[in-house]
Amino acid sequence: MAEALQDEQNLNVEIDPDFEPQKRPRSCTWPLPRPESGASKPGTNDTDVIPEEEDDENDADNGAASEKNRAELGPRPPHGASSLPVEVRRSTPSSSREEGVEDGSPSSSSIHPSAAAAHGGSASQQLRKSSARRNAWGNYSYADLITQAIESSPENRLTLSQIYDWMVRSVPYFKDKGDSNSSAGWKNSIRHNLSLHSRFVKVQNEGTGKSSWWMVNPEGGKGGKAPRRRAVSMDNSKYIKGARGRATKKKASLMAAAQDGSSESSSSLSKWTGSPASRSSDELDAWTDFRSRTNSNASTLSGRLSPILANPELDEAQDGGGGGDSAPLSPMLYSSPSSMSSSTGPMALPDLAGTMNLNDGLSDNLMDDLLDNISLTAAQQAPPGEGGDDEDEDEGDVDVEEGEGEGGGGGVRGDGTQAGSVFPFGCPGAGLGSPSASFGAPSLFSPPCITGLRQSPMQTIQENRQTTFSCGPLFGDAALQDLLGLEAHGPANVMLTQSDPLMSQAMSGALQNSRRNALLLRKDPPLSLVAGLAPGGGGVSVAGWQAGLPTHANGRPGSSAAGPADAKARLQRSPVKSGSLPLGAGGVPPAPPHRFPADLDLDVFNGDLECDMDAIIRNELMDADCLDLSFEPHLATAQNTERNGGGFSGSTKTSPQSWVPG
DNA sequence: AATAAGAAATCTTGTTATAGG
DNA sequence: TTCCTATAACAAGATTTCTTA
Repeated sequence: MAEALQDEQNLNVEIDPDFEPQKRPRSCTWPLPRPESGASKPGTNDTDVIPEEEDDENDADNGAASEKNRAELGPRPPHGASSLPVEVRRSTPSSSREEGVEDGSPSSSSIHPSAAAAHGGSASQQLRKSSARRNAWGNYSYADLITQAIESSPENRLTLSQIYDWMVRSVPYFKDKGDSNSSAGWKNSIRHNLSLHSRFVKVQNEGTGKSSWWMVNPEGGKGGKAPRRRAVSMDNSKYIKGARGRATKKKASLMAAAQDGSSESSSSLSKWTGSPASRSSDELDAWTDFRSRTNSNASTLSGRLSPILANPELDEAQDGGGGGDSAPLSPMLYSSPSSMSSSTGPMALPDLAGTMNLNDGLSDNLMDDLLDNISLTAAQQAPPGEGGDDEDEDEGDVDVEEGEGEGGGGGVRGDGTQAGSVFPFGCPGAGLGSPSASFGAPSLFSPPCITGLRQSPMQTIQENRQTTFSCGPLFGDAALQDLLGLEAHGPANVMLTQSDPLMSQAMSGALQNSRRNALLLRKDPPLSLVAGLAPGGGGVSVAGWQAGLPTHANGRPGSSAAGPADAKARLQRSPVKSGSLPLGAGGVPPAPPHRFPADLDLDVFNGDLECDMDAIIRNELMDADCLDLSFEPHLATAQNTERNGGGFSGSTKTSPQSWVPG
């Protein structure tokens, strides 16, 4: 314990200026994603690090210590820095802490404003400040730690295993408890907290067939614990599960078939892509069910996210073929990060799960982007699109985790740019072969349904979807996307769409925290775009698209990588695009949701289109003067910086730093 | 002996419930 | 009373391993 306490102290706790100490204790600024750490992502991160310090607010000592720690932290070496910086703010007043963060504890709420907000700001949350309880590791509660872990990730989402890793890495107390023997207890508690607290949203990440992503529910968490969402999760899980099983199993088969199956995949994709509406009633039902369930809880969020869900299938496809195939399995949940591509696919999927999936599809970056976008959106509503940057980052992250598995997807990502920019789309496409299908783009189209979904409370997750949805509606956007570069766009789009409500929420939290610098950069551009374009909701979506575009433009001029998929998409779309572009300018793109088909068709494409894509994009972009590409520079900058920086990590890392109010 | 398919065992993930501070 | 932690149990899926044909 003593150690733990020390550790806690170690954690840096800072008080955010932003927050009102009193109200919110805000306890912590979590370490945002620390760049280095890359940590952010567990896997990736190395980061991590933990914070060894924890601080307790209460304890004066601690406080002092904490401050010291911070100071130290800064300097701290690698992880030290890392250490997750959890900066907790000590809110003095009891009031402050949102959740239970006890003072020291970083309750989630405390963590960031955003987080807090997310959590619910729980003001109610109780900030408990007092030193009351500290846990062996410090004042932070499990929920707080989890929140930190999640927020520390660039993407703001982590898988369970990643959370475990983070704990081990970042929290001294758990460092030596990582072994299976000793970890059972606290891991169980972690799981318990994730499931129990509304503050945490589970996003399916089927792509890999692996565990779901866990995100902080911007809205949710309010009170710390919120009732749980179980139902939701459960439901989702079901769907998801099914997907998983399928995915994995199918993978092989699919893989094999995949190549052939590309067509299939497309078909499957088409399903998903199809807006919910397009989907079978069953699917729809599922959605609804999820929603309803989700709504109940944070977990619901998951539903939201799902938009992106990775489709297991997609994932599989990706995985398998990476390129090849995509045999679409069924549902497209968002594919895992890698899947980004899948994400595209997922897009289509309306699945509730989709909500969940979103993350995946989005990939970490996406998520971040989304968040950013959202925030932007929220502010403006017009969603700025950004996507690119974050995406990149995200992907990076994603890659970390899943990257390998994805393989094919990885390929996509490998581009980095792609991944980054588009994520889902690009990647998928690229990866999968049929990624095009993946394109969530299609999904984008589906919007209508989506929209409805979004509205659901859990939006967080929805964000992803929204993207999807919004996109759908956006179609125009789609066109834009096409123009831009589907790939990147796709994601971007997603992001954008997502931004909506959820986004806003998330944004607040996420933005503040995570995105940080990079995001900032990105955001600006998008915003501008948005402003220009945005016509209402569509506008937003548009913005998103635009954002996406820029990304492409910036990121990839040639983004050949994305190329294949994109190219395909573009090719198909291009026609549309041309039309769409105007729309974009005009504001609402007439895009018929139905375009999906086209998108779907994309699958058919094989990857030659790339060249065309670029050209098209360029041309279109040019045409689309309306859009402010201006952002590009920004984006470019951001992206470049990030990328150059070593990719995501670089960006992410930096951002965190910037973040640190320090 | 090599391969594939199926079953079993095990692990992981996620949810729920209960007890206690 | 509320929130949290801790622990246990259960369910389901995923993965690995073993067995069999």
